[in-house]
Amino acid sequence: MPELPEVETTARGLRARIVGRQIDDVSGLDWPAMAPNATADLLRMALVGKVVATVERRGKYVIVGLTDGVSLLFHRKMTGNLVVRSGEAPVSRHTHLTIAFDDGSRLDFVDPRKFGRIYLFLDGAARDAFLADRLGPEPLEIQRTELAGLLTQRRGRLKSLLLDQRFLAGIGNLSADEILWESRLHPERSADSLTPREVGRLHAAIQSILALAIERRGTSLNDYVDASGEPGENQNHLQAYGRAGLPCTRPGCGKPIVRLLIAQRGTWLCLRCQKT
DNA sequence: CCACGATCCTGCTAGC
DNA sequence: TGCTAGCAGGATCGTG
Repeated sequence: MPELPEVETTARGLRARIVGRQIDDVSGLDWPAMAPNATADLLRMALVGKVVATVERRGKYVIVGLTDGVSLLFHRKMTGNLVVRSGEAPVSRHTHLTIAFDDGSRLDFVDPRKFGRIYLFLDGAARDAFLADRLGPEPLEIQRTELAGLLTQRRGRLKSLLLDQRFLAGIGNLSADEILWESRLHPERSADSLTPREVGRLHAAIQSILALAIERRGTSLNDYVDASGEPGENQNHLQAYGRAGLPCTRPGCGKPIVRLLIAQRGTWLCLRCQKT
């Protein structure tokens, strides 16, 4: 499932491959619900002839910035992928949008589950308002004191809070479990109960878990591949997520990781290292 | 403010 | 082996 590290890896890959390309054609939108604020015709009219100026990430959104202030946002939810292919490559199953470029390459939005979403914005202000409405600070940019301040204003459980995109943008179920394991905090701890020392551990874990996952080009457990169609390697470094029954790797521990249902999400943790 | 349940989808898996 | 039921999960919305 694409979370911040996967989206960041994809954005970097896209930046290297499509910035400067002019859009020749937009086609293949076969599921109208995927484009809540546009239609196939609207996308074609707005995008054909535009040149890709920037590719950015905000939270779990990929933002393709085009000439004349137009931008295209992608949210991949669980199973979506953005892959650049050569024009001759066959269009794979579950491709729901294809953007053809002037150099013969194309960008495919592939999503078996059709949860992914595509948004078109004709000006930067509308796009920024859309994002500001949904997303809190970037977890890799937030300072420890700022995080501490936000935490004292909340009484919810840490797991719910980390999954709340308005609290911090980009953390998903996998990152949340890894961050909580790394910081030795129980997912059901209430946010305003953390000591300054614990806030420090949480802040450090947010930074290190996400930065390392980006270095490893994301986690490929199921569907995720990068902009070139290549898997990441962070799946080989997980300490909690998906490891039910396997021993906790913290030196001197070794207690089996358990899976609980917390905030309606599968949650993996070590009950010895992460006390309530 | 916070929790919970339903919704959207399809591929995979567990169980018969 | 073949079938089916049920689960997974990000974001959003409605309800308590």
